[in-house]
Amino acid sequence: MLTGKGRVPAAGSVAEPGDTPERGFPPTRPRQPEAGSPLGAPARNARFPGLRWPSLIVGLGQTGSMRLDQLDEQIIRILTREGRRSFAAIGQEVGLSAPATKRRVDRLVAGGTITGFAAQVDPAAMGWGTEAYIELHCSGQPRPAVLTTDLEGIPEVVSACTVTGEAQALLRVRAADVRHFEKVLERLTALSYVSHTKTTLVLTPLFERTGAAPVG
Amino acid sequence: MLTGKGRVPAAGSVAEPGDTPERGFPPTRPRQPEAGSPLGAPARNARFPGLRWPSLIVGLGQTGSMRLDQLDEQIIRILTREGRRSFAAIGQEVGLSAPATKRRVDRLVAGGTITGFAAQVDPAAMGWGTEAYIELHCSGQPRPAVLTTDLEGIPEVVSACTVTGEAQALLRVRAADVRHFEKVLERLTALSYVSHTKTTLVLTPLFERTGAAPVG
DNA sequence: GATGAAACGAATGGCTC
DNA sequence: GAGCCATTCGTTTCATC
Repeated sequence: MLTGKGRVPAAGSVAEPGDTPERGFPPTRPRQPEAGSPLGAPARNARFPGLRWPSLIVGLGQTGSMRLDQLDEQIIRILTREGRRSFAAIGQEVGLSAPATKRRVDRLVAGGTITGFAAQVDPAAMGWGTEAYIELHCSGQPRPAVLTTDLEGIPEVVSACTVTGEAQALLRVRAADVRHFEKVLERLTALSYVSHTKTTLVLTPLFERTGAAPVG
Repeated sequence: MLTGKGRVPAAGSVAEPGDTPERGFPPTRPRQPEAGSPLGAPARNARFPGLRWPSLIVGLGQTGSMRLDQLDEQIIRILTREGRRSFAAIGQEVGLSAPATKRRVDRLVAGGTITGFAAQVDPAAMGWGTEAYIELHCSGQPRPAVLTTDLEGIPEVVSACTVTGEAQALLRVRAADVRHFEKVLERLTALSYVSHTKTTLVLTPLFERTGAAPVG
């Protein structure tokens, strides 16, 4: 299913009509600005200006450093939008055999560049009517590890990060309705280090880009 | 690959150790609170209190109304964390044959509940060093459609929504570095209806939950 | 709707270059 | 690293209940 190139048009290809090469997959590094764009970005790798290939050198990932060449980036771009596409179909597009493509994907997964594969779900269809961002104002500076543990325990908290500014953390929360949302707020303010919160309700979700949503 | 049940432990199973049934997949509707949880939620479907099966009735999705039963929810929960898992393996877990599982997934995709499948990428490994939330303060109230068009044209804008409060929109932005980020800011303030912006820089991303990230 | 059988195609491991 | 080949396994269709 969803594996053949054009068999099931549904899955990953859902949001594709009209895609420009850039859309839906923010550039790995500052790229050439589109024609007429005010966003003038460095032409090449900012860290290794003379470098063309590999275009990216990173020292992250679980198993150590990881080089990404253009084929890797192409593969990632495809998988980012069509996570269930077959290796044969991916390989055909990037000019690789299916086994070679698989080996690269395996390497990307093992190296931590690809952190997983996930189905994207329409929150409204799942019964999530209420979405909000919550600023957590804390007494003192709670350790990130503590925040992670506490907040991950609240399933309605979809994402969380520590931030600059007056608040210590910014949370994204999904709830079924306002009443449900209020319960989440109560649970957050019950945390010992939380002095108060500030909620910004989402009115209209405009869009959400895949390929830039890390897990964990 | 990643299709067999335990063949490639990498992909979707990356973030699974210690998973509780609830973790990583916010409840479809308010569920029974965990033991000792202050989050007391309605026991059943809030909209159809007496209803047990189907547990959810929604009037959304592209092709019309969509019923989700418990098997659907189970399948979605699995695909949300292991987007490349095979139908055979999913079916085995939920007690369905592979063809039956595939039909359900196809129906969920066609109905808009599942909006797509995507690889999750580590932003740091992709060269994204800088992440921020940007409040867009506008003169007047720009129409959501206009905002969507304008903001989708900026690849660094990962997600956007209109919100309550003083700002009109809240954006999540990823950039390679601060210099790159500044270019994005310039591009945003160049929009005719934007009067000013307020940036909140992300210090430490704590976690990001899959299964609640809609596309489009 | 689910099941079971069968044909097809994809994934994967070994081998060679 | 890549491609090729062979095997295993998943997908998909069709007939059937």
